[in-house]
Amino acid sequence: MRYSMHMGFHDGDASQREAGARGAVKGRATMRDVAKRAGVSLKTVSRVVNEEPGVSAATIAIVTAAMDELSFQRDLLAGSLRRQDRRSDSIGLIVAGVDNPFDAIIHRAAEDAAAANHVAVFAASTNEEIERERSLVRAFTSRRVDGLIIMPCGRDQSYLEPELTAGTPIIMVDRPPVGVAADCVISDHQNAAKLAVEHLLAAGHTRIAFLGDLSHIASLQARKDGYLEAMQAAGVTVDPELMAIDNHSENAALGTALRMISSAHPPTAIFSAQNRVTQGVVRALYERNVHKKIALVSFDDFPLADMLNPAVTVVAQDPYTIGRLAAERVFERLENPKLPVKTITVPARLVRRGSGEIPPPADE
Amino acid sequence: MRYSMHMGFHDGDASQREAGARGAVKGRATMRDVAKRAGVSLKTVSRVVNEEPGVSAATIAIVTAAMDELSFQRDLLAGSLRRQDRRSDSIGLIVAGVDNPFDAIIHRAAEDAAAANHVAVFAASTNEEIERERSLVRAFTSRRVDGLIIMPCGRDQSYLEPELTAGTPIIMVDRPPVGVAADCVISDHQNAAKLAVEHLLAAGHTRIAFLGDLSHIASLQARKDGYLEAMQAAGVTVDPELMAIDNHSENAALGTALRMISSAHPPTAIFSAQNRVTQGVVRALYERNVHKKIALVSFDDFPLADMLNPAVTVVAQDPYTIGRLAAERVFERLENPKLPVKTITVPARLVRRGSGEIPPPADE
DNA sequence: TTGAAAGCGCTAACAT
DNA sequence: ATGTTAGCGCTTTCAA
Repeated sequence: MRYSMHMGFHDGDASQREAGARGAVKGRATMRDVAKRAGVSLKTVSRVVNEEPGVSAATIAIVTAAMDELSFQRDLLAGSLRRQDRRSDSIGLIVAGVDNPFDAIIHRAAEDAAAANHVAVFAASTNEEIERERSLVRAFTSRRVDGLIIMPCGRDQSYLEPELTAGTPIIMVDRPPVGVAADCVISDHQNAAKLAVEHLLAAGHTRIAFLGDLSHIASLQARKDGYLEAMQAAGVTVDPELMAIDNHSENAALGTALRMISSAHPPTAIFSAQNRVTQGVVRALYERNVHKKIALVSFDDFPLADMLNPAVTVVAQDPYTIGRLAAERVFERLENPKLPVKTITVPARLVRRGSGEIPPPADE
Repeated sequence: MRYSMHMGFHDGDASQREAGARGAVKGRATMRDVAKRAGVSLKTVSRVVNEEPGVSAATIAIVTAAMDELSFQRDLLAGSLRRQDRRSDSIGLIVAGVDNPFDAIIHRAAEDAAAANHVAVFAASTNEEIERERSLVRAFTSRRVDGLIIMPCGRDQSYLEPELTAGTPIIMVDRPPVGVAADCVISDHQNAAKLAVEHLLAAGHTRIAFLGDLSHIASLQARKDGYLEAMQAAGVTVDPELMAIDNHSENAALGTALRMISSAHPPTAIFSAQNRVTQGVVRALYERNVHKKIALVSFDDFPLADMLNPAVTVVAQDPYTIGRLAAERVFERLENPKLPVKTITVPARLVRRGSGEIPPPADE
């Protein structure tokens, strides 16, 4: 019923005639429509809408009434086209997956910071696909977002150079950019990973497995380096059998962990370098009933980690702070485009919960 | 360094002079810039950009080269302003919290469906605040989104009438709209809740507690109705002490559950009507060490529910399908605005995992 | 205090 | 195969 009623405006002959005269049978009222109805000029309506000074109270009342009658809503897109600063009052957020809890918290933080600036957030997922990262950047910049927050998955972000030159603030999160100088908000992956592995080493473990996700992600490399650094510093030789990367899914990690656990020389501890990977490892440990025998430390916290048995010891990052700082940096850079490029490190901390405190077997 | 280089274009005298002539020291190349550089008309550039037929291969090559040299990127916002259909190729998604796992999966599904249509997604969170819901709708419609997917939190969505009249497709998810006729994609909350409670009743429970989140959310009401219906049908009188709604956070639910468990007449089973509430209940059960004594069924699945001890029996909804169908409905309605309003029900199913199969104590 | 005219970057309609 | 003109809904500039 509603959809067959094609007159876009509320009742009232005048507005219907106007709409008809413009050939439109449906659509939204414009400032011109409001101006005509209120008997004032377009510019006066603009002044009222933008709350500019120099309009008499009486005129404001007339214009406001006309706006209400026509359900007028200003078109921000059209406005930004002509506006001096050309701001669209929108930013783009590109993460690995908007449904990953870590990414989702970054998203929420960015949204909160953006909302405080009357800015809307486009959000999208790369799915860790390099081509998708590029096409999402194109999709957002061609919509003239005022800034971009990117969790880069590719090996090279030099393709962003023209955007940077055009003045679009671009802030990387969670992973440093490669091939381009851009702001970055990030955990200290390498040191945090080192911390985790040192914790296991201190308990006497030497057969510490490393399970990572995709090798082309910079943060995974940093976490691996932290693992290797800690092992080397402790004088422990790394068994290549205990290093497995490119676990592209929870299921892949599950399979890898099962294989390691069942091998001739299983690890006595596992360092899992990503939240999805951890969930696969946890499943494997339970499936083989060794969850109380093999130690586990996870990079990245996850919901209910503390309710498992044993509760999972993690290196907890602070995604909300990461997202907030990234968004705030966008707005800072919008204010002052000449700011020097900066990397902001957000602390991660070891949260001891039990799984990381399981000692190695006595007969080792 | 890069930011002090104000010439918007790549090097090359011509383009710099052009930019200077237009008074711009910074910014992006426009079709006019490309046309000038390629020595063709604006319209020809437009034809190349839009891959319209009727341009010679030689001209295409010249124009393409000019575009590359100027790092031209078409402005979709400006284009949509003049285009016949006035599409912005964007949609808005409004959920309770983009960082809630359920909402995040809906988001991901909507994004996937939108991407297939070259449409970008604005996403935002109401935080269950009614005023925020309205202001987000305004924020998105004033950016001329082509459609809106809303998880309504208010008691009344009649304020959407002008948007509907203007022809914007609006699809509700998870909760039916109130006060307005709009498409809706939803689980059958009442029957699914009834199913859960019947499951507990069948095991012999009669003291079944109901813990819900915010009472002004329509789906919570439906879940409560399902609970009451099942209890009544079984001839079981509901103890008002065992019904607690308005648990606005995980912590609130934790407190409520602790109180019930410690009361003179504790429940033998708990039906928790929302995922965040469930997590509070789980913590309470563990804290009082009754997680193997008091049965629990949760409305809504959550990550690792199957790894807890006992694993949590849930009524699992299908948020990905909900989000996908909602987005698809937006595009259907964009194709054919006269479609009748429709409610799509997505099945939810009981997943038995252990916590819901704990029998009542023998001495009851 | 108010208004007229120009124009943002693009697409549409109509030339040539 | 290519170009010209108008105009989307707004902001800006300048005038009254």
